[in-house]
Amino acid sequence: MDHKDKAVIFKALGDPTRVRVFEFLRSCCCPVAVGEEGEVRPVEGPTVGEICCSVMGSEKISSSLSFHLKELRNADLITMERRGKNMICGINHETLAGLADYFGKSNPCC
Amino acid sequence: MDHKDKAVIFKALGDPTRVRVFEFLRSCCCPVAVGEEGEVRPVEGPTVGEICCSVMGSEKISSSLSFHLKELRNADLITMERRGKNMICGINHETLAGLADYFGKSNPCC
DNA sequence: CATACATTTCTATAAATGTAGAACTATTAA
DNA sequence: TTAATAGTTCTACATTTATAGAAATGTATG
Repeated sequence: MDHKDKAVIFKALGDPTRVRVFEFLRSCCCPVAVGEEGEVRPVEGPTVGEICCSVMGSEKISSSLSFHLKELRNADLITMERRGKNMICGINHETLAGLADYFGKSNPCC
Repeated sequence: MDHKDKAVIFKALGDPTRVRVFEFLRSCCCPVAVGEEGEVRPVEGPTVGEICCSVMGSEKISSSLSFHLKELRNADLITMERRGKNMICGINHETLAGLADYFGKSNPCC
């Protein structure tokens, strides 16, 4: 990953709305649910509409949110896949781990 | 630190030139030197001119580099202090640690 | 098929960003 | 004090970005 790719990721997080979307997704994409049989399964992420309500506080999905989601997806920070009429969003944990490394482990000393 | 402050930090890293400056500083601000008496002391960071040579490959300091350094400093990612005619640059390790946390530990599960 | 629903793409626009060069400031040296 | 060096700030300009609304797309439903 070169400097330009890294810049794309950071630029994607370089907007307050996108930080809020990112943190919202991170907060609700991790927990696992326990089913009736006691089995553990990942909770399905929110739809674009749900993100819109929670983050933008609006019922109506704006083209603006679509734009921000595209930036985040383009940076591989989030995932999106169609489920019927909706798009289900999630966090890309691999990219997150890469960023933790970038600021943590990859720091030669200190 | 609210969403806007975080966005300022990420936006500061959201440019390829600034990523290169940041990584250059990180690579040369951490090592410690061993003095004649065997004492360990931090190596002094590079001047703006030295960053210019290494990162921009130019002898002449550009206003552009000044601008980028201001962005990084504004985000508390780097430090600068005058030493005679020069400005000595360094990395803000606290901010780095905060970012490692942000992507690592603060992630509730997974 | 027609209609509603969820979301994206297109178009226009205002604001922010990055770059270059000139002028300016601070510090040292002659 | 004058000149040189190291950097910053100012000004102008082209590019990019964020937002809003309208039109288009894909999917389910009557």
